[in-house]
Amino acid sequence: MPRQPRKKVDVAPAPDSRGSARAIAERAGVSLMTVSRALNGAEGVSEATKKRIREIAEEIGYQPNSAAQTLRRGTSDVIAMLLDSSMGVRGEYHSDTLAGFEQVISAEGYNLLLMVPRTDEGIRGLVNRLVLSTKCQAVVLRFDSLSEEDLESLRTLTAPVVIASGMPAHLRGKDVRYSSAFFDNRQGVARAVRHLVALGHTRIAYLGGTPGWLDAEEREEGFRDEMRRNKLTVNESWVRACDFARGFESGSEVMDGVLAAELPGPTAVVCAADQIAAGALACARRWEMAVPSQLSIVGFDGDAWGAFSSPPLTTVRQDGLLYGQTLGRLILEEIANPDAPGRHVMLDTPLIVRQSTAPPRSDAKGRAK
Amino acid sequence: MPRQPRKKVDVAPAPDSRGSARAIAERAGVSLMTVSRALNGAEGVSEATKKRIREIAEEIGYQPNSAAQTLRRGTSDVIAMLLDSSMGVRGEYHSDTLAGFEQVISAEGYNLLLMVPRTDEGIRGLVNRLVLSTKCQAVVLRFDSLSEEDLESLRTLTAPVVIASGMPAHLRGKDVRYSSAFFDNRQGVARAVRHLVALGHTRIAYLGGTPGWLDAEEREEGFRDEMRRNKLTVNESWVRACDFARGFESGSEVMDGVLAAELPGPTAVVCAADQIAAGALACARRWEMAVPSQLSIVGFDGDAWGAFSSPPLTTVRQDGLLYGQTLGRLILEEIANPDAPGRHVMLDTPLIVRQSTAPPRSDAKGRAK
DNA sequence: TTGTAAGCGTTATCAG
DNA sequence: CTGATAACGCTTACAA
Repeated sequence: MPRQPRKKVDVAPAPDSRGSARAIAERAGVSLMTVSRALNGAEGVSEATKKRIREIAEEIGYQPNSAAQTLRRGTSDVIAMLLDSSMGVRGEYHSDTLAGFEQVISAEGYNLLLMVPRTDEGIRGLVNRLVLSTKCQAVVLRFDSLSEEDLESLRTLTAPVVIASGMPAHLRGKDVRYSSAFFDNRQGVARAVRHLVALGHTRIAYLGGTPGWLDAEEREEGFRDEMRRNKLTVNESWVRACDFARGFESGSEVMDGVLAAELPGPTAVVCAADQIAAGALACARRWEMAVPSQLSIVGFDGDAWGAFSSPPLTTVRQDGLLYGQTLGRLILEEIANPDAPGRHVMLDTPLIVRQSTAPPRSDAKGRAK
Repeated sequence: MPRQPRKKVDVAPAPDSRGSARAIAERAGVSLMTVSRALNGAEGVSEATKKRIREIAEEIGYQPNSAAQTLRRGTSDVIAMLLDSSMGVRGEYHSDTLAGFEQVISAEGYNLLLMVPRTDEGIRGLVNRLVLSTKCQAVVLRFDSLSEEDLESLRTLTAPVVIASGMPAHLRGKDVRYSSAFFDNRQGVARAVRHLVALGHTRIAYLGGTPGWLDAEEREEGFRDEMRRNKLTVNESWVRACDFARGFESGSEVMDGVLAAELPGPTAVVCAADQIAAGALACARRWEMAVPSQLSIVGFDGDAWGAFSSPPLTTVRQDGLLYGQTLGRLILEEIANPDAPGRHVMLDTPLIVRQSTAPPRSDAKGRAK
């Protein structure tokens, strides 16, 4: 007896043809193509059939299989965001950035794929794998610092890339193939210094961020430059690095070291992050130094809590939401116009003056002991 | 002259066969299937060919096209997280949750698709569309509140679902088809109340969250229950709702109203969020009431800044990172075992006692003015 | 205006 | 152990 012809040659993976475009075609008595055209709003389909097809689609709750679309079209509606694991999504500023970004790209119909790669693979390989495998339309890179090699290696990439990070000085003006957005770190810190100078401070300390991070380096440069511009000497024992990841603790510890250095101590301190400033504040309390009368403190970030700390914190604002939106717009531009030269957007860092800064005490005593 | 046979019948979408499995097959002189088997670690391929194929794959930087895999396999390696737009990703707690979740699922090789739907479509339709279109393996729903209908409608869904939200009382013990994780809101607030009672407070106010949010409702219930349990009367003019979205401002405004009510005023206030507590703190400062000596304040969330506010805030801790990790584990369990009954994990909400709470002043004056 | 055929890159099935 | 073939659901090119 001859083998019966199998009805299903292939035990398909959950043959969801219940909701396929073909199902619609059969119901409507038209070809598959007509359905595709009707649903994609292509021309060449009579209004009548178009309407009928749409109704049926609605009725059976048709939803195109995006894997099939991606496979066929060679590209998807996904935009990926790669986050350095040391940066991550945690904290107010980062989450604001994420929110702003999502908001902008989803308004254009894109979906957000969020990744925190944990390999020690190079950026280039990472992005390449991602693009190859997901066929995502674009990638945003959110890293604390990128080497020149990393950036150079991105030139041959097929997908648009936006860098969310300051631009290394040595790449200024080079013909890079990506766009980027970053805050004016130098100017922000410079504003803080000018503010303190205007209040009459001359002995100013600086608590920096994680060594090696671009933001940290730019802020410190901003501090040194502005001090020089004001003809103030930088006391090296008052310039110390902290750790962004544990801002409060490290700010508190490091500030201890600064206050323990020679007398007279500083009358003001500029911090590379609000959390670090909070640590400095706690430290000042331990030393029983009044803020701002005995010690002025300036932060960096503009975290919401700074408005209700005690005293409310004078700080340099970095608007995370705006940043995310800017990244979103840049990536959409890159997608729309991949061959245009990259745009590099520098965002403003205004100083928010609150109550943690004041003129130094006239007796210049500096600190109790 | 007969038309020349076209070499390319189809102008394929960027025919990236350069990096396809077929390219490897040709190079290795084996069939496509052998490549597929070798790369997927399937048995039935000699070690020798397996090795050779892997080397070639490595060499040409082969990366499987995940759209093709998804299409063929009928499922993808994506887990989607749906966020209510009113909740969003902003703020420390939410971003911690996201970080914890990403961490757990990416360790198992899943990718995170983050969506903030902005339609007024029902949950059910939303999830359905998402699953149908992306073939994602599972969905996490992060909404402030879900109606019974919403939850009921999820029963017929094909993909595992985890709800990140308290479980409505009316669904307790019902046979639901999803898992969930939530904090013990009632117990958390009860701890706060007990702490205040132990200190000697009897006149306790309550600043709640956004009306309608499940978390807000549970916390208020917890407050009322624990007051009753301690035989304390709840003064209705001291129980007021605030707005989670603008915690600081609304906390500050609403506290004004409480303090403006009849004398003697409250000696303590429990707040449904740290931000609200911060607002209350600012308000107390305006009224020149010392915290904690004239007014004790308890928050809810355990935001990091609470440790260095002035005074440091006594609060009920909700560990966002742990929460995210828990959600991740639940979803992985659901994927591994879709038919198991849903698990419902309640996380602890410990009280962190700091310096914003103290015994009430013995003169029971309550407030100056 | 509509239909036919082919193929995107992968994997399951069955035959060698 | 290996290979040929069909199919996942969709869209492009071309023919009718």
